[in-house]
Amino acid sequence: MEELFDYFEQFQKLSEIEKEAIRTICSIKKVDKSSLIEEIGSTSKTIYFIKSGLVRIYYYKDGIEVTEFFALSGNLVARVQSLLTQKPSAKAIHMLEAGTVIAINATKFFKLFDTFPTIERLYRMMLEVAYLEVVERLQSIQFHSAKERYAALMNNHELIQKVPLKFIASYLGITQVSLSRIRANHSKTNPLNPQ
Amino acid sequence: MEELFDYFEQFQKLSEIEKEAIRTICSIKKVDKSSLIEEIGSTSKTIYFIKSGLVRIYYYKDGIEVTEFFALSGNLVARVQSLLTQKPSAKAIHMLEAGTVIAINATKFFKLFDTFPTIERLYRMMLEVAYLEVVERLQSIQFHSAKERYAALMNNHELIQKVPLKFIASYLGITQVSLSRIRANHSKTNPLNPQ
DNA sequence: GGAATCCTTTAACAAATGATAAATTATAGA
DNA sequence: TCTATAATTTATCATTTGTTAAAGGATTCC
Repeated sequence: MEELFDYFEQFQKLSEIEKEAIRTICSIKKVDKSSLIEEIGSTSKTIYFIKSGLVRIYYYKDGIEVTEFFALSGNLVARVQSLLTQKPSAKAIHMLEAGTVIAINATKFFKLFDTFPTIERLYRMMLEVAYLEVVERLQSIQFHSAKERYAALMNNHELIQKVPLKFIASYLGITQVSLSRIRANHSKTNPLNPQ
Repeated sequence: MEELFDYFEQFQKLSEIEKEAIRTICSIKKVDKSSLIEEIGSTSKTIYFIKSGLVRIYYYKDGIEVTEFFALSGNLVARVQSLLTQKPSAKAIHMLEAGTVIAINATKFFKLFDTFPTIERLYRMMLEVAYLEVVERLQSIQFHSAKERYAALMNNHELIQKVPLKFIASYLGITQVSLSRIRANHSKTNPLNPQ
């Protein structure tokens, strides 16, 4: 659990009482490679912290699988839309690598806000950062070419090395064929970059 | 000020004391058509509620003006990235139509959180909705063609009627020429729609 | 180790969008 | 109202990305 609190305390210092309140609504789970920790159609009631492993969120658009999000270990992942609206989610959370997650009961977590304003503040601050990240990504996708987006993602070495290309393509908003073409061109002009 | 509280109370009921605390950090401003209520380069310290008028946020990408956001009367507008990071903003807030805005001192507003957890909750809930809206927009831009995005925007009649097309093009992530082409095609197949 | 399956690349062509320039239409000010 | 300016459309060509199909590599599982 300590990794989770280290993560939280990047945003907001917590008292021992607050930490204990959070501990009681968490459980630790081992998850196999390729398993789904949340399935399409269910309503989300959980926020996950990735202790180890690699995760993606995906959904289907016109019958084609689309990867929306990746999370490396040391980060949170949740199907936020479903969590906030309490409607069934069109998305699934998929383990790309086996690992361990901390499952936070979101319903109970939200209830803690009434007793511990500091926990609501923590959540608020994480939400602010998440908001800024989506705005960044929106701008990247709206005003950069696929080639530029791929070049930017190349800087995230861990992701590029661990994630199959077919998942990266839809994350970048392009087809797999198009990504292959970009990579072929890219390594012509940048022979030192990974193939 | 009452419109502002009506807006807030869609999210969170406020006590008279809380409202009074908010009133003391607000001021009402009349703004001319075409004026900038916030200029590029300044650091944002204000959240605006549009009592009347029409507003956009824009910035420059590679020397080309890009419209990021429109706000109709009855909504909030802020340069959120600058507000949250307290760094100078690359964006400006531009009145497309004359009107009246309520300027909320954001620094003081954030300070109210320590005294009034309800106000922090109000802010948190507005942030949640804003987050969901950006995620929606990201998906729309990532997985719909320019034609589809234009068709969707057509349903927002007020915006389409009041906003010059040159501002709409970059909002949709396309050039003005491309928007013209889409419109020409669109009215061929939909002769009843506005030209 | 071999067969089956999955992942990635390549090729050829189609469709969408960008860039530039010019023509047309609308708007605002004198 | 007339003129200057701004906004929008149209035309042409270049570039990017999508679509489909096939081939080549890699991986998994028996």
